[in-house]
Amino acid sequence: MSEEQKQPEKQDIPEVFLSPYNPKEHEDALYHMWEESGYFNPDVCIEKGVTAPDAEPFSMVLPPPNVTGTLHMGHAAMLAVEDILTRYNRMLGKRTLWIPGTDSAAMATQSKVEGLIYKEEKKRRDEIGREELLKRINAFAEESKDTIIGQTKKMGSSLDWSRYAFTLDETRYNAVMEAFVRMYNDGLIYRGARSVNWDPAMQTTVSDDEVVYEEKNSPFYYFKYGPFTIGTVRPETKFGDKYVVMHPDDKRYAEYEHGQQIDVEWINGPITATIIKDEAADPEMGSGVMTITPWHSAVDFEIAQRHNLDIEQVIDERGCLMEIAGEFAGMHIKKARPAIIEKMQAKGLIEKVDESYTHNVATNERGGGMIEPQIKEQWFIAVNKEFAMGHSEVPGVAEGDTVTLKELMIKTVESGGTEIFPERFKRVYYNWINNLHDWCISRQIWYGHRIPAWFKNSEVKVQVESPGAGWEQDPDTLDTWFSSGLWTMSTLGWPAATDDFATYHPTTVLETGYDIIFFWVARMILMTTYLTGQVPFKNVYLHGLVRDKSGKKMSKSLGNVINPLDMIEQFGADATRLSLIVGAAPGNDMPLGEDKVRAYKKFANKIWNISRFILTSVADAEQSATPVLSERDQEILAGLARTVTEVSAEIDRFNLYIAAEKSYHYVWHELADVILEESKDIINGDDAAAKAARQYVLTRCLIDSLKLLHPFMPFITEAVWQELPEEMRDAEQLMVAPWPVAKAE
RNA sequence: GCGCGCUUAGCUCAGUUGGUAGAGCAGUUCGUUUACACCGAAAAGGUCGGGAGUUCAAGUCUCUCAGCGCGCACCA
Repeated sequence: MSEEQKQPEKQDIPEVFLSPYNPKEHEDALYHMWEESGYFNPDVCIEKGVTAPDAEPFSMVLPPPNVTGTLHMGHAAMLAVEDILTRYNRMLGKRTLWIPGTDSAAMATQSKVEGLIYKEEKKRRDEIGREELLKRINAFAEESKDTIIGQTKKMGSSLDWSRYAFTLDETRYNAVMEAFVRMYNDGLIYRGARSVNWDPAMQTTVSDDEVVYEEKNSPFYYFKYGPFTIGTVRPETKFGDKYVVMHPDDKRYAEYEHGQQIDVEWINGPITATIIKDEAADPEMGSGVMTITPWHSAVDFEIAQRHNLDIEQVIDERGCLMEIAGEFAGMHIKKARPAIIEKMQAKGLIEKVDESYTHNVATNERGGGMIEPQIKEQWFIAVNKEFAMGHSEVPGVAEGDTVTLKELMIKTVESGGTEIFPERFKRVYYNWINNLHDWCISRQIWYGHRIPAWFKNSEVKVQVESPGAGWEQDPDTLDTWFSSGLWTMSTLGWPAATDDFATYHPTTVLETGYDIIFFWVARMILMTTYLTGQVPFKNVYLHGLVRDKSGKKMSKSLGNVINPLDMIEQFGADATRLSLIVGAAPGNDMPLGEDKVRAYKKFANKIWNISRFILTSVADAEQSATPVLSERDQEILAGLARTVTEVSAEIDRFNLYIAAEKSYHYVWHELADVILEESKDIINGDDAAAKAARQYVLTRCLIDSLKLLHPFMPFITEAVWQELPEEMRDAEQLMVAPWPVAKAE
């Protein structure tokens, strides 16, 4: 076959189709086109007439990535899922809003920047000063933010950038202040001395959820304590132990009475110990006797409170021993431990040492060190305090009902006001709430929202502006999750009564990873139901974690991290997205290997070639009235309609993995392998009527397949759409084209 | 300790209300120069972790055993 023979046919279709699909040539330009059009913004869609002004709203917030770093595969998966939901609903004609933002992640960010500064300048927090440190953190956050936004766009995310929000910007600041002051005035925020998780390295408190336990092997010491034997891994806390606790029913110690005093020889000499009978002592454990250190243990603190015992601090905020330690005072606990053991050994107070003891050491997940419980004056949210519910749209809760925040959180889900998918996470959610203690919300770091509380001598005032001369603002800042808890509201302008809030709140769905159900989902429900009487979202869709090919967690130390940008660079954003969707059942972790991404790149190319083939085949079609369809033609259209119906139903049920697979299967193994193959004879045949009919059918198949695939693979489908002849398209951009209507011929 | 999940083809996983198993990748055989080798066709491959029960019928429901993973709590 000669070159001349090929030429005429080729001219009928856009030249762009003549080489394999290359994502790099199209993606950035297409994203630019979408962004320029303004269609990410529902207001523009209404203005330009692609969305009805009174259409049903669909709204969702982007779980704001932390400004500490760059996007990873988990983010990419999240973006893929959310963009699919967004694009699908937009094509359905809904007023669709997906709001972008970033999170200050105060503790993690400050920790990171402090680390960088120390590395370069050997300077600590106090040497830099509050103002200067904040300046540096802000600069870091700003840069990180730009990186994240750039990466988010690479994924094709159809976010309305005109509504971009940052947790520390002015609107969000107003929301935080409003929430804090209101909760304080309603008695749901209080200041009190409690046992809190103190991080001596970061010099701040940490919430219960941010404490992670690491298993460690440490020697376990058995000490002589008068007539008793007590065990501990932490001898350095034991100086002030003057209460010895045993179970009231423990027969071994029946001879001792509650409140009885005995003299014992202890680390720094003789002391008088008091016997306490309390059920917290487990007779099965060791000798069944323990001494307590209430200042440095939440459990011991509770025992001490029950019996009204003295409480003494042993370790200071920096992790050094205090006066009570006598000759060891001023030593850091790490150095003190061996010295103490040496002395105990010399005094003959050590009975035995178990070297194979493993226990869990509490550490700060956000880049800090080992946790030392301390009693500290902090701000708390009272989760068990009853109050009268204000205005309420939460099902099952009426205005004026007496509730606690815990009950509100439970009822919101129980009543179906918020649905959780997959359902099994409801139980996880209830479980967590039932174990919930008052939430410590103050942090001793500088980055974040400063607490609107003012002190003058012993007086306290809670208000945003300074009450006047002589008043000092609380130097502490709020837990990041306090502001995150307001996110669905604050991104829509709350506390101002905005049109956005009226239209888009409650949001339709919250899509996020199951790992932050406690941190975030529960807290949004708490804050939003209390503050507005609305649920924050009607649905929660929880996705799993992206793991490596063999199911291991991706981590730098294992070297198995796959960078989403690398995947986009090699295989395109569409292939990357699809690889993160197919096989990812809601709430299940998903393994990902490069092979999978590569496989979907082939699919992108397949779409490209299907488009080329159909466009070539229909190039000489006449724009006549609807042709007479054969039985087979009708069957093809019915199959197409069935696929549309099924895929739509699966997306509605959040079964994106099934929807994606069905679309994929239809396009490749039905449209391409069967329909296109059998059409070759008809298109090249002599029966003009049959040919016209098949041309009509193929056009329909192409248009609807592109629409069907668009939410999943927005770039390639839009690229093809832009090459279609004008008369074939029913919208300027596929992004805002109407979702196919399933209709039988 | 409490709770949740997983165990299905060599690998990674699907399998909606119970009707004797599917996909992708890998592998086998064959084919293919005009939509696409980033292709097509065909074949192969599983007693659905073990055991018991309910049922006409169980991967699917119940109980039980085993292994793996995760969350929470405890940790003197």
